[in-house]
Amino acid sequence: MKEPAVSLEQWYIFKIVVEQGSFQGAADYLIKSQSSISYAIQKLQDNLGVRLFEQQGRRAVVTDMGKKMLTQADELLMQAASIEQLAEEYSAGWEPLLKVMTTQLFPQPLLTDVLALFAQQCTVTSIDFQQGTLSGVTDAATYGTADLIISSQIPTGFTGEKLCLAQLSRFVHHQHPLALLNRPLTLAELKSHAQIVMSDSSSLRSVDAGWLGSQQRWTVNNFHESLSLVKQGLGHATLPVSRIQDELANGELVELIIEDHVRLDLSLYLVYANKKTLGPAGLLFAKLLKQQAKQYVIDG
Amino acid sequence: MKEPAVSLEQWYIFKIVVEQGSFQGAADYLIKSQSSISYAIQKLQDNLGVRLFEQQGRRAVVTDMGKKMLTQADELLMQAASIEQLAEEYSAGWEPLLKVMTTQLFPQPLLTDVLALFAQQCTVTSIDFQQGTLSGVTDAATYGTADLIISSQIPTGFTGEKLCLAQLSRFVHHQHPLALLNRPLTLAELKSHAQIVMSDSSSLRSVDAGWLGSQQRWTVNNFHESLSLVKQGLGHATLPVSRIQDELANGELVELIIEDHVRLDLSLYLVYANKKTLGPAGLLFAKLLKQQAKQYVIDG
DNA sequence: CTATATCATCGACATTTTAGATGGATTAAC
DNA sequence: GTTAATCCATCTAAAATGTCGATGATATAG
Repeated sequence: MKEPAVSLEQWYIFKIVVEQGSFQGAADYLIKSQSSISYAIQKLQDNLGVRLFEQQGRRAVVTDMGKKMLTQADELLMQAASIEQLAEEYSAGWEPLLKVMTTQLFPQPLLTDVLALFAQQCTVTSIDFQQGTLSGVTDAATYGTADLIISSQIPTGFTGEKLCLAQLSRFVHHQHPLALLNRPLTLAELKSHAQIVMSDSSSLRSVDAGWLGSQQRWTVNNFHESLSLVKQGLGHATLPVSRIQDELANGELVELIIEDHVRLDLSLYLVYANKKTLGPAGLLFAKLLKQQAKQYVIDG
Repeated sequence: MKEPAVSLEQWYIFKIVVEQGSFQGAADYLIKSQSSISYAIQKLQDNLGVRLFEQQGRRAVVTDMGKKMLTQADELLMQAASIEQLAEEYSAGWEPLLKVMTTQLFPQPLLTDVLALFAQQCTVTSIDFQQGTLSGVTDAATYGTADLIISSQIPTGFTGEKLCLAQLSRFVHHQHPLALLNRPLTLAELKSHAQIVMSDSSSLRSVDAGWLGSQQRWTVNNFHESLSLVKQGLGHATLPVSRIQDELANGELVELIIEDHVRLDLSLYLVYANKKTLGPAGLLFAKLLKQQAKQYVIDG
């Protein structure tokens, strides 16, 4: 791409001249001398090699070409204004990018609600959204790869606020042998069937939550894989209740009731990687998160 | 909209600096001194109130904000280039607007074919396309409201080239009494039924082609109205065969055969309002028109 | 016909941009 | 570890560019 021959200011003056209907009018509007306008338009036409105005009597009137170019120029100016607007918001402290990391336990609908609300109130900040399991999430805090972290544990040295509960329970496909028994089970019965386990996303540590020591074990590294295997009837898995509402409703999956066990309530915390340097977008996101999470607990 | 604070040149230099990876590199690329680049970026940042580069060691690296603004700036520069491209084509003689007027007898598919081909070869010229009847069309030539005219007659003093034939015939709804007779008719029989006539679009003259002097007469001013009335069984009308192919195929309309009469072949001519001042877009359009019309006659 | 308005053009002046030189800081080479 | 090279900021003088006010030509309104 080569350097533009015509400046934004020239387009701007052109626009004003057309709007005001005369060079003199534009000069008054722009608080410049008429000769300046004349000079600018002259140069604009020279640069373009196109006549934009025609002398009709004592006034200058835009040509057909001028009209067409004006509509284009208008768009150009709008876009220029929009970049400067963007800069203004950055300048006011809004960060260009907010990195958010969550556990896969985090209820999806809550997240989409927050994102929708956020988008309404902040258009300049992109959100880099990542999901990880267990220690991968907490590492994000320590290594600064995220600004906000939603995790079931607060890494040492960080402050966190309780957000909501993630209910976990064990599920199988409705045609799985364990489901067909149709009665409360013992842990021993569970162990005799394959278990699907979400492995840790962090390469540093290795914590596999909920591991029972079943005979057969399938390990996956994200929620969707886990769900997919359970749906194929390959085993039982511990899954967040909030994320399989649909499958429970249509009967595809069934919850396993285990003697003397209830659903596991895991608290999810909002952790700030660095609360002091968090910009307005981060604060807004955190505010919305807390606000919606509260509502969410009541609903679900 | 207020005047842009940042010039295109500043955005351009910004882009080149990022591309080249250094101020010095940009200076070499742009054949300017390094201090000029430094000055330009300095001013850009001042105008925006945003830091675009961060000093890392001895190099300057773009900030997150800088990256985001760069993508916007890129679009801006593209758009600026596109306007200048437009100007270049105008400058090479391509007209911004081509006014074409045609008879309503003109076959629609031929027109759309030509428009499609035209759009491929010329993006800068808009086409102002109008349809009129009879004298309205020829008036367009004399009064200069059109550059190209497609008409069944060549106005005196103008040159025209034969384009194609428009076949006219009489049609009625398939349940119309005249259709139910199912045999060749006489003109007298036609006269005893209502006729739908296309009136003249010109206010100056009044020529109603094909008027038989039927007892009842419906007058409309465009083809679509006429067709609509015929479809409602309100009478018979003279219509261009090429534009009611669908209705004939599905049996909705039927052609009236009249003793000793055949379909009326009307020649359509391409008339130049002013062949000397016609620009390349006009010539291209005319060329495509003639080329496609030739093909069309063979097909239909 | 006269007064007024519009735009082009010209020379003087003001502002902005540029180049070249210098210096500080960092990295690469030896 | 010393030296050389690279990079960017800053300064000043010169060049380029934009601005102003005046003047003139032409067209419109009264």
